[in-house]
Amino acid sequence: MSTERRSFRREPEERRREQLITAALDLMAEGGPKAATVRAITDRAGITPGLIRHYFSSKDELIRAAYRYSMERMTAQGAAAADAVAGDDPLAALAALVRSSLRPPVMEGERVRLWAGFLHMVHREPAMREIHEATYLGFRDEVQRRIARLPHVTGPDHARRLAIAVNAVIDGLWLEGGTLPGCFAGAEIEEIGLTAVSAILGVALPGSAGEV
Amino acid sequence: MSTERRSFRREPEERRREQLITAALDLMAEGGPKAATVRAITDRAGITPGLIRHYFSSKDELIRAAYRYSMERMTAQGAAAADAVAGDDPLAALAALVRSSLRPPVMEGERVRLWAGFLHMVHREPAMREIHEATYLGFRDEVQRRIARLPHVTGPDHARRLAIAVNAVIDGLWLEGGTLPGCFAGAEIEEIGLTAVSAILGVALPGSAGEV
DNA sequence: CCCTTAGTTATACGTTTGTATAATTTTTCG
DNA sequence: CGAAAAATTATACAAACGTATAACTAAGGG
Repeated sequence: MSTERRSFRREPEERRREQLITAALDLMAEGGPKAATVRAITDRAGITPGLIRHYFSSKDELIRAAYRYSMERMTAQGAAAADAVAGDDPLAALAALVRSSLRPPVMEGERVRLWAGFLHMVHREPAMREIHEATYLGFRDEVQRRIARLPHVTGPDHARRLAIAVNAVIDGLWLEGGTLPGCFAGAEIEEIGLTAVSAILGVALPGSAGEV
Repeated sequence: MSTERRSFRREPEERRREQLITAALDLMAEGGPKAATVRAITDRAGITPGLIRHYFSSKDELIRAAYRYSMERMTAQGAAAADAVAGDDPLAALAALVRSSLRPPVMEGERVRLWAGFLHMVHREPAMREIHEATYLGFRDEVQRRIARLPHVTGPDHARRLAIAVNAVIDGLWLEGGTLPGCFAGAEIEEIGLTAVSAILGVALPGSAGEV
């Protein structure tokens, strides 16, 4: 009983690479780094294990590409949220940034766990570390740029420290909201985020309560 | 050339379990979950691989015990920092809590990465999830209890939302300070933390700048 | 001092992992 | 339409993984 070879279709290189990357990211988000084995990845991508090394020189290189891909996607989504605000009111833009960071699809358990799963590789491999720092600093710079335009901010150093604090609240709420979804009601985290950022900046962001 | 058996000493059960647990935690902190193999753990603990199953029914159970151990240790350290404050001034206690959370040994890259490495297991296994939630809520409740004693806080719900925000700033700064140690100068993170918490609470914590 | 008990080592086993390579099929081009 | 080229499958392999078990050795009580 000679088992038949499975039929296949040739695909452009870029498409295959993306299939492999998204398969790896999905698996890592669902089951952690250990779930993203070569066989599981190629299974989900609809190909056979041997093909992985036709598009990436090793599994590690695929994982690196996947990390780069996921970070670029996240950055693009964040930037889009802020740019979507009509006009150039810095308060409205900051509020939009806070809101979009603290609700799906950004604030999601799988997203947080995916990020956490990469942390060790990020620390070890310089290439991934650079991506990590650039992404963090990129987001923070965007926050800082809008903060610098607020009337009562005294200078670049002041704006920088405000941005660090604002970024921290967002990150902390993102973390807690993502990992403990049952502990918060509805849009509670968004409201708390807006109110806390308002307090830190000493301004009233649209949508925040008068008091924290 | 018959190789000699290595000599050994019998040790009490508790000691062996602790050796295995700390070895596992060290390895996970340094190289991630994937570095904590049975052989690496027993090597570092100074014993041979077969012995691991004499003290734990499986490797997974050892990892669970290690997670419980690390969380209990962290909670105890945090509580000690706040209790060490003389008198019962809630502002001084909150400031001490913020400070101790934002400097070593709590704010350290290895600590953050260890925590991140556990995240997936925490999500999957109910027993670990309970520990995670209890630890988070335990810390937050302690923060909330001190906040509730501030004169201008209106009620339990107000205190709760303030505690969530304060906890988020601390977590966010802990994360960023731990993973990007080169991006911040000296005690900068501590100062930013104190000033941000002061702004959120609408009080002046000792050690914070007048403005954020 | 020997003998029992249990802690410890040594060895082995089946599985899974990442990778390498040969065989085969699809696509393309003359 | 046939042949060359390239993508894809199938198979194999060494290494490492968690685990099971047998052999040994340290410790304690008679």
